[in-house]
Amino acid sequence: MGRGKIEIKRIENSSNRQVTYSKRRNGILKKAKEISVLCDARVSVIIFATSGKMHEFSSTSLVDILDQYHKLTGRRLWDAKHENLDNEINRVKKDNDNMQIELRHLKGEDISSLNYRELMILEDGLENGLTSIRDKQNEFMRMMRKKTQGMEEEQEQLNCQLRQLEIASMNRNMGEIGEVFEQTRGNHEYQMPFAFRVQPMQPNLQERF
Amino acid sequence: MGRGKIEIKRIENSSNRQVTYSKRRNGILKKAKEISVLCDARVSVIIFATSGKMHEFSSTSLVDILDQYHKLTGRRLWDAKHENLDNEINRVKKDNDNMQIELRHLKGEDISSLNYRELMILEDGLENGLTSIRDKQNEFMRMMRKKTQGMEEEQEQLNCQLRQLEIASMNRNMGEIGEVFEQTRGNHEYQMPFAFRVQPMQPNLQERF
DNA sequence: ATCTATTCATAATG
DNA sequence: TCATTATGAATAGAT
Repeated sequence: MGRGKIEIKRIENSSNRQVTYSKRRNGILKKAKEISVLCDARVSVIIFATSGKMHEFSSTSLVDILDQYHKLTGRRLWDAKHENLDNEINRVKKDNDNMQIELRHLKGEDISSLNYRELMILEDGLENGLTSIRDKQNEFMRMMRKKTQGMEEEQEQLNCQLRQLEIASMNRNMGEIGEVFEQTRGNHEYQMPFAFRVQPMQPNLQERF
Repeated sequence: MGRGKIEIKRIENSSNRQVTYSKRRNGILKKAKEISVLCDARVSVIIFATSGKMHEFSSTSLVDILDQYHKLTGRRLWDAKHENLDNEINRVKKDNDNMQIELRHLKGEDISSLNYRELMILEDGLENGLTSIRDKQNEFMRMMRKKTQGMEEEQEQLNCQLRQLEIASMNRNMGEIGEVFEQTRGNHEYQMPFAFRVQPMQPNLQERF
């Protein structure tokens, strides 16, 4: 395609080579762009001239393309660190899968494949778990009961004090019966505490239940 | 270049797209080869079809080209990838930790930090698991009982046959009482089957228990 | 796949 | 390097 056919071999004339290079390079990059759009293909083209200058086209991130290349060919383009990371991921994912299976088994899911012996082991495990948890619950109960008891005692004390106050103030009123005029002099704001609102001593207790 | 001009946008007709893809792909790979020869350029072309199939051309080892790419651009192609892998590892490890905690809780371990509500949820989960597993075990039991029953019937039949054989042979012996001389002539190897060893009909049954 | 009418890329040239 | 142009190559659509 041009004024004459050319043989596909190194162009010896350096300036011709240079010109042809830039023309064809542009051609390839254009075609690469086109195929990626027309056929939504992922394309990566990297070209180095002998001079060392580089031109490239990537339809998507070059990293992604190389990643896909790596997956498909298995050919190693990555360094050792990469492989280590890959291995670690695989290892951790395997752990993950195993735990997931164990969890499902403990929840009674996917147990069709288990034999009787395995079911027994599972059952034992679950029973042990239940025992521990119920022990813990009982401990909670005991604690709560103790606290409630403490609160009741406190309340009892408060009630006692209240009654004593009432008695004291009644006595005072009886004694003041002859001093009515003094009473009118001031102290109107003073009011007899006939009722208390008892506050809980552990205001955050309910958060733990 | 073709029977008509086409607009550079995704070809919607899938079969046309497929055909155009393979034609243009070959075109690009050919051009890449040509420029590498004509202008001795280093070229790498990697193309993925949407199907995932890959085609490539590298004038020299792809690793070398990427190495040169790396030197020239200073862009570390791998760093981004490394970071992605690191992130994935962390994510998976976090999953792992959570599952480990859940497993330990289900086994009744490390439950000191749980509140009463959480303990109740755990308990419910364990009870559900136990229920499922015991259901499964009962199913096994029923299956086993059925098989055992089958075996007992078979054994009963065998016993029946045995008794009949005994009776038959006794009758034969009674009839032969007047032919003692004939008896001595031969048949010494014949022995009365007084005992059978009964083989289990499902020899692999015990493996499942 | 193969064919062919067209469009496109580009070698040669200025 | 840029523009022009003749020519061969690539390819879109049809078979």
